[in-house]
Amino acid sequence: MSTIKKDEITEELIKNTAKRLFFGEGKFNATTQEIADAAGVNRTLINYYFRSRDKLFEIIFNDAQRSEEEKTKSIIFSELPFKSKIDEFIDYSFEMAKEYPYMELYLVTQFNQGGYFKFQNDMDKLLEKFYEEFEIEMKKGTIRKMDPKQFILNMVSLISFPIAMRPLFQKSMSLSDEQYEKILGDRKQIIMDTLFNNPQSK
Amino acid sequence: MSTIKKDEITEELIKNTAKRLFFGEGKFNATTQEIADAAGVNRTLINYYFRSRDKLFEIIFNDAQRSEEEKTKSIIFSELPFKSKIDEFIDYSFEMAKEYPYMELYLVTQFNQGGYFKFQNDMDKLLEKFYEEFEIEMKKGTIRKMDPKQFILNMVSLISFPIAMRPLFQKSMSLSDEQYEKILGDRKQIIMDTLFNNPQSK
DNA sequence: TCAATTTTTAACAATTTTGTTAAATAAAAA
DNA sequence: TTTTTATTTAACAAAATTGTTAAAAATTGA
Repeated sequence: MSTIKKDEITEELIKNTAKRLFFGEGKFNATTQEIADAAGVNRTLINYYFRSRDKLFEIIFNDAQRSEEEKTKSIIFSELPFKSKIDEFIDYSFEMAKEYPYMELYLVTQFNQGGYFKFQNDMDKLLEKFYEEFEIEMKKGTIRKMDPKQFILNMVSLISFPIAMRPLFQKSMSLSDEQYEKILGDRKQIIMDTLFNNPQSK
Repeated sequence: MSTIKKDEITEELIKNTAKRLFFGEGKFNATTQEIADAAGVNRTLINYYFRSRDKLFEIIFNDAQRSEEEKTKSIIFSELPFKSKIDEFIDYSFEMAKEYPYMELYLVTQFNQGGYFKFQNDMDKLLEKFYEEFEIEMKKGTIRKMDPKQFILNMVSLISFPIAMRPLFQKSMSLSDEQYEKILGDRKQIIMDTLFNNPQSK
């Protein structure tokens, strides 16, 4: 008897496929049929395993949110120096975004469609910790004086927007896939330079 | 004989309502019925004036794109100094975003759904002009050395993301409407400071 | 093996959405 | 007024999507 039951891998397969379609390819309106086709299974299996399309949504959303929050927490509450935390966070975000570039977009669009989400907000503690360390850095002069919330907005914007909006940017700037990949590859350094008062770009 | 025909204002009303729903409220899947209701007209009028939902889409998209491009062009090709152009561009973007915060999101989501868009690319000339001026500023030292495309990504990201992703940010940072408005109000200065090597804030 | 259980499939009904058509009503122009 | 145009209403057909149910197929355990 194998430890992996068939239904578990099929269930997992459907979840991963849905994730890929929604968060990875931005197919926010993918039908159950499309999901089933992409997974190579019969459509009714989705109802069999998840009861409804909405339920499937909810599950993969919670999955994604939980793992994201855990990782962020582990970085922020680590013993690394502040700048390294930001460094790590950028790395992680890019890694995540490589697989699921449209996650945030999906959340916002669902939100605007009237969907409600329960964010399990341990976020508050996380932010508080961040604000504390941020104050110190500001006093050291490595960061311009500003509301720490603005810093977070800057950081997340600089990271996520070029990835989430890639189709738009790439097309309107007439760039090839290779060119855009190159740009994204260079971005980490650009973001660090932009966020921190670099010791005079000599 | 009046210069404004009734059908024109109704047609306009439908267009504006659709714009508001799609770009303003992020209701990307608004049905023809919902649009008609929001406009206070009968659903069949949408077909009467625009033949199909897709056609309506196409029209308001082109409208939006054209006016956006014109405005950008007028700023970039103006006689203003570089920094003032950026200043103007930010102002304009915020003004636009106030009415239609989800425009870019809408475009990307449509794009990913398989929609194709013909961008009337005079963009190229515009970008070229921008790159030129950017080089000069970099040599003057008002901007850190970088690929001008990176600068554009930075700028647009810093402007648009906090607006487009507002629901997500506001919720996950537990901010009230007033608090978030305050933050957005402060953002222009933050963005300018972030984009340009400000004369040492020591 | 064979019976029981699990998993998959096919067929169906209900709902939603879109777009069409024809006729009725309202408004504007002549 | 009459005529024309604009708008609404109602009825309908077609398509897409979802979720249910019962039967078929595969698998598991005895």
